[in-house]
Amino acid sequence: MVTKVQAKKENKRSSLFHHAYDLFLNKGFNDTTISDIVKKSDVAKGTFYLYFKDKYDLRDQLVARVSAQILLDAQNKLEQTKDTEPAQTFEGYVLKLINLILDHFESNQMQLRFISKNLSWGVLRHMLTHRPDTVPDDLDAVADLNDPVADLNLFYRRYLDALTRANYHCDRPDLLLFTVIELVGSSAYSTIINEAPCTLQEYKPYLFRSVHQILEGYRMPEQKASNALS
Amino acid sequence: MVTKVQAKKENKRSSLFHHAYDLFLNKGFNDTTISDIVKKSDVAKGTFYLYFKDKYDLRDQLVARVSAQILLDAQNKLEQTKDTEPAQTFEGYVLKLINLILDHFESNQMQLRFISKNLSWGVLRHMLTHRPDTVPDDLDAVADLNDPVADLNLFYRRYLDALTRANYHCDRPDLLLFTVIELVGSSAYSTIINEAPCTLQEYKPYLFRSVHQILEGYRMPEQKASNALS
Amino acid sequence: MVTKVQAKKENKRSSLFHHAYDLFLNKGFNDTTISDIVKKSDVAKGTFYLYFKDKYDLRDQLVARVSAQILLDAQNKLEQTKDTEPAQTFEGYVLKLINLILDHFESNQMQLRFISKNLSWGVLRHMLTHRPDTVPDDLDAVADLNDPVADLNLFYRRYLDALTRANYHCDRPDLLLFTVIELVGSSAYSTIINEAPCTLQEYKPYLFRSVHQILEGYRMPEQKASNALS
Amino acid sequence: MVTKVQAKKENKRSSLFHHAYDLFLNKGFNDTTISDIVKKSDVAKGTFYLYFKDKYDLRDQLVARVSAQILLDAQNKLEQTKDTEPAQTFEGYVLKLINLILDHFESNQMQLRFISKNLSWGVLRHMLTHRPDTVPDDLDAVADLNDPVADLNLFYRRYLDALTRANYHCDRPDLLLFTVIELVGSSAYSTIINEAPCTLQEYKPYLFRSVHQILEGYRMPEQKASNALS
DNA sequence: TATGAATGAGTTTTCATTCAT
DNA sequence: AATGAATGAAAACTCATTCAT
Repeated sequence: MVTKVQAKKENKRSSLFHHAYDLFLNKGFNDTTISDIVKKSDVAKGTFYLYFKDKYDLRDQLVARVSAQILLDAQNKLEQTKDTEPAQTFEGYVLKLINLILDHFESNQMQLRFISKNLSWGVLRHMLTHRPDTVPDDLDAVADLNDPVADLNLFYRRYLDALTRANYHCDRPDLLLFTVIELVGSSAYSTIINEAPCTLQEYKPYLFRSVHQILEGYRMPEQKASNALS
Repeated sequence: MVTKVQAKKENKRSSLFHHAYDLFLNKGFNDTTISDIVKKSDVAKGTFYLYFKDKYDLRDQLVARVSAQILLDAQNKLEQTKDTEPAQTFEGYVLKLINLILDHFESNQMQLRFISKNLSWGVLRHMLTHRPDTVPDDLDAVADLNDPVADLNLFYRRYLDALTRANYHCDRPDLLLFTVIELVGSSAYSTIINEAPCTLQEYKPYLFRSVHQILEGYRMPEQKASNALS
Repeated sequence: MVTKVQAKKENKRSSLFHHAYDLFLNKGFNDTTISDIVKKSDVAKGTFYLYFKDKYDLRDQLVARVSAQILLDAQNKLEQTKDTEPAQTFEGYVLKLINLILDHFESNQMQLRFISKNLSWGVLRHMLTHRPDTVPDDLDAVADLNDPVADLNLFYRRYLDALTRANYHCDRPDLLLFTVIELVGSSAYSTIINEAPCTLQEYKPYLFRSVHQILEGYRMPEQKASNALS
Repeated sequence: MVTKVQAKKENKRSSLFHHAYDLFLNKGFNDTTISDIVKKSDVAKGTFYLYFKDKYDLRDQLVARVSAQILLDAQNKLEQTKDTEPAQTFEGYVLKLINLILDHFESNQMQLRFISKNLSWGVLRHMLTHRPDTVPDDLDAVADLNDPVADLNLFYRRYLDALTRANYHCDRPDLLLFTVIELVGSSAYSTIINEAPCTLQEYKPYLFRSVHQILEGYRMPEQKASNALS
C-alpha cells in the first residue's frame, strides 16, 4: 500500500524532475536557477534540497533517466514492429535501433543538446550491475518502480538475446554495445547540433557503413557474404 | 622580428591563456573566475576584456588550441619515427596516430577532462576552411603565427597524403576522419576518466579492431587480405 | 522510584542535553543547528520544541548546569581531601577551590570556551533564590532531581560555613564570592584560551596574590600577620 | 599627499564602521545583517567584502577600536583634570580611571553589551607589541592615523609613568593592569546589564576595596599606612 | 507525546562587468 | 592600453518553525 504521504512525496519529486527538465531544455542548464525550478514546480525552495543535493545532482539523475528512456523507447518501438517486419539479422536489429534513436534526436534537438554526449556508459553502467530479479521489499522502493534507469537491464537482455540468436562470436558484448553507442551519440551531436562536418542525413550512410563494418568484425566466417543493409 | 612591444603585448595575451589553462585544468572551468585568472596572470581585471569577450570566449579558443596541438604533436611524433619504422600502410598510420593520442590522454587526464568531448569537428572544421597560404598583413596577426589551430590544415593535408598513397577508395575522407576522431575521443573519455565500461588498456584491442573494420570498409577489393595490426 | 516511562521521557530530554553539549563544544554554538542536535539525539525535529523554547533556551540551561557542576565538583573534591589535608584557613579553602577550577578548565578548554565568560552571577543567582527545602510535588519535577543548578545552594552554604568558621568580617559574602568568581573566570579565559597576556601557569601566582589581597581586606585586624599561601 | 581615491576609499571603510556600529548597538550583532550595514552605509554589497572578510571580521575590528577608545578617553579626561585635582597617588590614578570607565559604561549600556566582556587583553595585546616610534612610510598607513588601537601604547606608557612615579614594586605591570581590567570589565557587565548580584552603585565600594587591596599587594612596605580612598 | 516533510523568508557570498583615472 | 575599486543583481543554500498525521 502506498500511503498518502508517500504519494505526495513522490509527486513533489516528479514535479521537480518534470519542470527542471522543461527548463533545462528551453533555457539551458546554466541559465536555469533553482528558484526557477521550484517556482514552476510549485514547491518551496527548501523542498528542493530534500530531494536533491544540488542542481548538478538533479541534472545527473535526469540525464540518466532520459537517456535510458530513449534507449528503451527505441527498443520498444522496434519490438512492436517485430511481427510485421522482423529484423531478420542482428545487424538489422542494431541499425534499425540506431535509426530510431537518430530520428528521435533529430526531432528533439533540445533534448540532444541537454543530454549532450552523456548518452554513454554513464547510463549503461547500470545495465549490468542492476539485479533484474530483485523484488522491492520496502515501501520506499515503490517510488522507483517507474524508474527507467532500473529498466535498462531489460534493454541489455534483449540486446543479448538478439546477439545470441545471430551467428556472432563476441566475447565482450558490452564493449561492442559501448562502441556503437559512443559513436552514434557523439556523431549525432555534431551532425545534428553543429551540422558539422555535414548534416545527419548526409552522414547517415557513412555512419551505417561504419557500424556495419564494426559488426562484421564479430561475424562468424561462413556468413560474411550476407548484408543486412537493404 | 618580434619587437619588445609586441612581445610585451603578447605576454599579456599568452599569460592569460597560460594561467587560465592551468586553472581550468586544476579547478575546473566552472569554478575558475575571471578574478582568479587575472590574479595569476598579473594583469588588471579590465585588461581581460581587452583580449577576450568573456570566459567562454577564452575557453573556446583554448580548447581549439589545445586540441589542435594534441593532433599535431601526435602527427609530428609519427613523422619523426617514419624513417626508422615507417607506417607501411594507411591503417598502420591511423592506428599509430590513435595510439599516440590515447597515450597522451592517459598521462594528461585533467587535460582530457577539460577538452572533454570537444575534441571533435568543432576543431576540425578549421582544417578545411583555413587558408593555408594567407600571409599576416598586420602586426596583430603576428601574435597568432604560432597558433596551432591555423596549422591544422597541415595535419589534414598529411592525412590526405597518407590516404592517397594507400589503396583506398574514399569519396569523403573528411567524414572518415570525423568518424574515427569522434569514436576515439568519446571512448577515451569514458574509459580513462570513468574507467567504464573498462579501462583503456582493456578497451584498446576492441577499439583498434573497430577502427580496423571501419577502414576496411574503404579498402580496394584486391588488398583485403593484408592486416596492418602486428 | 523512577518508572520506565519517566526514564524514557528523561532520556529524550537528556539525550538532547547531552548531544547538544557535544555539538556546542565541537562545532561552536552558532554553527550547531537544531537539525544537528535532533539528528544526533535520534529524536524528531518537532520533539525538540516539546522540551525547549529554542536553541538559546537550551544553551542557557546548559551553561547553568555545566557551570554549577564545575563549582560543585571542585568543592566536592575539596571536601574529600579535607580529612587528609584540611584547608586550615578560609583563604586556603578559597585558593584551593580556585586551583581546582583552573586545573579543570585547563584540561577542558572547549568547555571553557563554551561557557565562556558565563560562569558568573547568571548562575550564582540561583544560589540565593533557590529554596533548599522545597519538595518536588509533581512527577515532572522528578526529572530535575539531579539538577546541579538546584544544588548550588549547597555550594553556597558550604562557602558560608567556611567563611563563618574563619575570622572574617564580611557584611556581603555574596559580593565577595561574586568578585572572586568574576576575576577567576574572566582571567582564566584570557590566559587559557588566548594565552594572553601570558599562560595560566605564569599568571597563577599573580592571580593568587590578588585573591589573597582581596580576602585580606575582610580579615579581622588581629590576624593580618598570617599568610595562607605556602 | 592623500589622493582622491584613497580618501574615497577611506570614506567607505569609515562609513561601514560607523553604520555597522550603530546597528550592532541598536539591533544587536546577530540581528544585524550585512544587507542592513551596506544599505545604511550607502555602498554596494560587494564593497563590504572589499574591506572585511565577513561580519565577524568587522565586529572584531570594531570591538578593538571601541574598547581602545574607551580606555583612551577615560585617560585623556583624567589628564585634563590633572592640574585642578591631581591624582596624588597611583592608587588614586587607577581608581579615578576605573570610575570614569564605569560611569561611561553606565551611560552607554548598549555599548557595554556590545563589547561585552571583550574589553580585555584582546585589545591590550596591542599595547606592548605596537612600536611607538615608527613613522608611517607609505600612504596606506595614513588610513590608520586615527586608529585608536594603534594609540593604546600611549595609554600603556602613561600607565607605566604613573606606576613608576609612585612607590610600587611590580615586576609585571602588564599583569597588574590585566588583572584590574578583567575584574572591572567583567563585574561591570554583570552589575550594569544584569543588575546581579546588585547594582553598580551598590557594588562600587566593594570593587574599589578589592582594587585597593590588589594594589596594596605591590606597595613598598614603608608606605602601607596611607590610603588613597577618601 | 512524537513525528518529520514542508516551508520560504532571509542570509551570505560571488563575480562578470563597468568606468573614472 | 591598462588599471582595479566599485557595483548590485543574482545565486545557492540554510534552518527555525509549523502542522498534519
